[in-house]
Amino acid sequence: MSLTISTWNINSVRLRIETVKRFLAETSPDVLCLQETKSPDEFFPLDALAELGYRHTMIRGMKGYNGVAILSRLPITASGSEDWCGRQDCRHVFAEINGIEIHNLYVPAGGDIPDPELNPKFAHKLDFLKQTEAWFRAQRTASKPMILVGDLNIAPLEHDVWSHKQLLTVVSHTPVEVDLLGRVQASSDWHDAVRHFVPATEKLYSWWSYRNRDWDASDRGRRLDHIWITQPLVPHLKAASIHRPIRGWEVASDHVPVTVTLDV
DNA sequence: ATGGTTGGGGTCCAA
Repeated sequence: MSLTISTWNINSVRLRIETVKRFLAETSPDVLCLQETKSPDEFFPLDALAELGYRHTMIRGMKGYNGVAILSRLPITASGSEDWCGRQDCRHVFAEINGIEIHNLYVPAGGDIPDPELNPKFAHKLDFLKQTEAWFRAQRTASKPMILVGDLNIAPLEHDVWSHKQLLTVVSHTPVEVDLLGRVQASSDWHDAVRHFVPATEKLYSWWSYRNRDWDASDRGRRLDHIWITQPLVPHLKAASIHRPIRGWEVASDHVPVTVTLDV
């Protein structure tokens, strides 16, 4: 049997619930992880998802900003969340499904100025990454079957951005962030499940700004959304994909879903 | 160097 998991920064789940339903109908992953749901839990459209078979949920939202959710067709046997940086800003949940612990993260975007002295949002982003790294080092072992997904708001590789040279000083691709993301990746010996199938020399994006006249033609994308797995799951990797055409759907998010399939 | 667009909540902030 196989396990398919998708991650998607939906940029308001209430505004885009029809888009979510279309994606689930077409792709039918076993688990969908969302970020930037922008919905308090009491207003989350759970009924529409239950109708499609996603009856097991772990959601954590707030008014207006952030918010993460795990929606599953398979039972959730354990769940929880962490508050890195102590802000209660709804950037992490986890759920155990089929004996695999799935972590869903929304890393702070970090503002515009890549200097923690001048920009508190960038300082928050760096602190969040440091605390995430420390948490996995202290609380989990790399031998545990785990999946980490989410909008990590960092494009680590040269070909995860449209122009490595031009983006070296742009928040999401600066060396200090990429270095810290590498430390998070080392914390549980995480393996990039998407680059597993796509050579590092090939351009690969999951996000295109709203601020381009024609996102498809200019193609100035970045790979901000990721799926990582721990080593015990690596031999079980079957496929990975980034759903680029969804960026062109009506009322599109600026991010598209990323999907990985494992045999379990 | 600048500005471009979108969402949410409310006449501006975050991305």
